[in-house]
Amino acid sequence: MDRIEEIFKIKDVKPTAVRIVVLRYLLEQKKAQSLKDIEVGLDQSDRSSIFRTLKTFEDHKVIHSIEDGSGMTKYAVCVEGCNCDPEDLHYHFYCTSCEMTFCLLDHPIPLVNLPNNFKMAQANMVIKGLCDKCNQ
Amino acid sequence: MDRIEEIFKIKDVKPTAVRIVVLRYLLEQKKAQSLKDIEVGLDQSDRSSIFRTLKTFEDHKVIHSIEDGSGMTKYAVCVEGCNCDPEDLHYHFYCTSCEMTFCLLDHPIPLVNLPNNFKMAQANMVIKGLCDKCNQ
DNA sequence: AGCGATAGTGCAACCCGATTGCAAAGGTTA
DNA sequence: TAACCTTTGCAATCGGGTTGCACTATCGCT
Repeated sequence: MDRIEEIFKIKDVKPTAVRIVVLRYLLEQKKAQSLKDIEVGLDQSDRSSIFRTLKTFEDHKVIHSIEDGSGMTKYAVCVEGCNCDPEDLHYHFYCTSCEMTFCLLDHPIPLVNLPNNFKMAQANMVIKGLCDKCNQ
Repeated sequence: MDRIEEIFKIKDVKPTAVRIVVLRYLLEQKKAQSLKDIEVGLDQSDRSSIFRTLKTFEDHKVIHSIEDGSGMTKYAVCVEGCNCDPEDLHYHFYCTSCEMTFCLLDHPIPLVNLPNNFKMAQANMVIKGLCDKCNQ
């Protein structure tokens, strides 16, 4: 059983044509992908089908969504054991000049203790400014 | 000289009709306001005029913008001595159920040391999940 | 004050990512 | 096979943000 089938089984998602190609595509990428990225990467597959697939994946914790300051939600496959907890996440730096996003991998997100009975589902930490190339 | 005139003078912004009402409105609010909030609060003033006013204010550091997870950029008047530095900011909690935003005031944003020559301009730290009322 | 230049305003239109309605296609179950 | 539910593709819509353009107010100079 290959990785994709396995994921669908574990996360209780019915494998369909669109779901298989979207998941395969996401697994191949090094960076989180936007809806548009996926649409283009899959050679103009239907946007709304991909969109709904992503929602399904998110509901079943196959992927998690990230807001990295670019204005477009990005998606990445959850790594094994990922509970989409803050420990699994990291800061992003968004350059407002060249519009590139950088993962600040060596800066884990600190634990924030929330008020009583608040429940964290995800965390998006974005720093905006100028990257080294644009900051001349 | 009242507070509004003073701010315009210090921040080098020409006081105009729209700018005066927008700044007065923002000063009256306890929470950061979205473009829509302001439009409605000012009884349907023209959106694009308000929009451009906000951009002008931002350029002149009269206000700073905040992304709090709601999907709408919000604006708040800079407090005296605010350099829009991360020290002046705080985490936000966005409840995905009731769509309310909470300021986590007692959690200052930690200093993140960026890669060489990167320059921070703003930081938006958003935690999403369920607030105490929705987490039953 | 008068006049040309510059800046600000209001309206309408547009952009673009996200989302939805709906009908056709595909799968499942009895 | 027939009835049913799910998924898919297309087109349309939504909504926040942004821009083009003409009109108006303000400024700087004489």
